[in-house]
Amino acid sequence: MRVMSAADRSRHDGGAPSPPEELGPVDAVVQLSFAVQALLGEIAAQHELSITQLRLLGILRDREPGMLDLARHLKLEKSSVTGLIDRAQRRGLVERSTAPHDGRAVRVRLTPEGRRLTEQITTQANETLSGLLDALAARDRARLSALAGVVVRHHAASRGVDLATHRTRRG
Amino acid sequence: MRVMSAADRSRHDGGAPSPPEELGPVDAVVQLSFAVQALLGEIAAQHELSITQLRLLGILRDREPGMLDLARHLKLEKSSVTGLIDRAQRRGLVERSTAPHDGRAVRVRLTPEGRRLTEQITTQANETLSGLLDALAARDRARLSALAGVVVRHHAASRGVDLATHRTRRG
DNA sequence: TATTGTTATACTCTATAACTATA
DNA sequence: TATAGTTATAGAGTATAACAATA
Repeated sequence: MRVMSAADRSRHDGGAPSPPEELGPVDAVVQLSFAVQALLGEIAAQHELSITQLRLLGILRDREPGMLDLARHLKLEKSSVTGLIDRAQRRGLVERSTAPHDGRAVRVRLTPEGRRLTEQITTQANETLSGLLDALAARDRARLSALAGVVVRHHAASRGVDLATHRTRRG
Repeated sequence: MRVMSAADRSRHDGGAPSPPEELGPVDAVVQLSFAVQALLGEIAAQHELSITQLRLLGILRDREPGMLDLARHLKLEKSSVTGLIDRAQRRGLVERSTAPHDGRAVRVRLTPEGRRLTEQITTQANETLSGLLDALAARDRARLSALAGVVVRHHAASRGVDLATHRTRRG
């Protein structure tokens, strides 16, 4: 893997990272993940957002979750979500509304401005990441995606048992 | 992609994320990158490190860079690196030494303790991520890695022109 | 003057613990 | 009592701007 990799050991001057030449099975995937995250981070930064805020917008695209729902999705403490929503709200991207039949609960949703930004970023991210995959011929791109999909689904299935529970009935 | 994905639109209750079922070409790769990052983040957290600290250790494994070198590697401002090294040093993982022929410069290197931790985490990360890829048969795993490697190398080559410059002579 | 690094300052992000309000 | 959420507090991580020391 890139972080802890045996590759990329060029010189001792601490110079710039060198283009890796041969990667172990794990390394390549890890490096790819860093490349993807870096690109997403750049896109987010262009809009003065963090990757967490990006994920938040993605979640809110078709949901109006409560704070605890968001904490589950984002794997954050609820108090962290409070701050996250505070800042997004201050920027006019989301709003809190009180839930219908529960005086304690809150619902979070995109504002029109938040929705515009979300759509814009979605488009931009798809373009940028398609560009990344342009290194491959169409057939290989499809293979990569298919294999990545298998890994992701397998991972979700093995981790998401409790999550799947929610889904089992009328999923 | 997962962050901004059209997949994962289950219900409106903001429930747990559902295992994605069909992914666009980009989505699968993005989701895989989030899965990898999450696993790395968990490993880092077990040792009370951030992913940035993990990357730092990886860089120091076979280098003794200066602060500006580290800033370039990590794509951080030099002042951010000062803080990063301060904290790592406070924990006994790295040490600063003065460079031989330049009174301004500093060299950062792992302490013995830092090196032990680095090796331990390297092993652990390789095991964990191998586990992730165990969803695939050996042949498919090799295919995934090869394709990921192509994308990564292509990306490094297209971005790393200035970096490669350092490398061109006596690389 | 240019380069290397640190300091001062401010903000985001995150967690833990204690709290409020409602159920 | 239990649940949904916020507040208080603290620390990591990051950036910008100003600074010190050396080249």
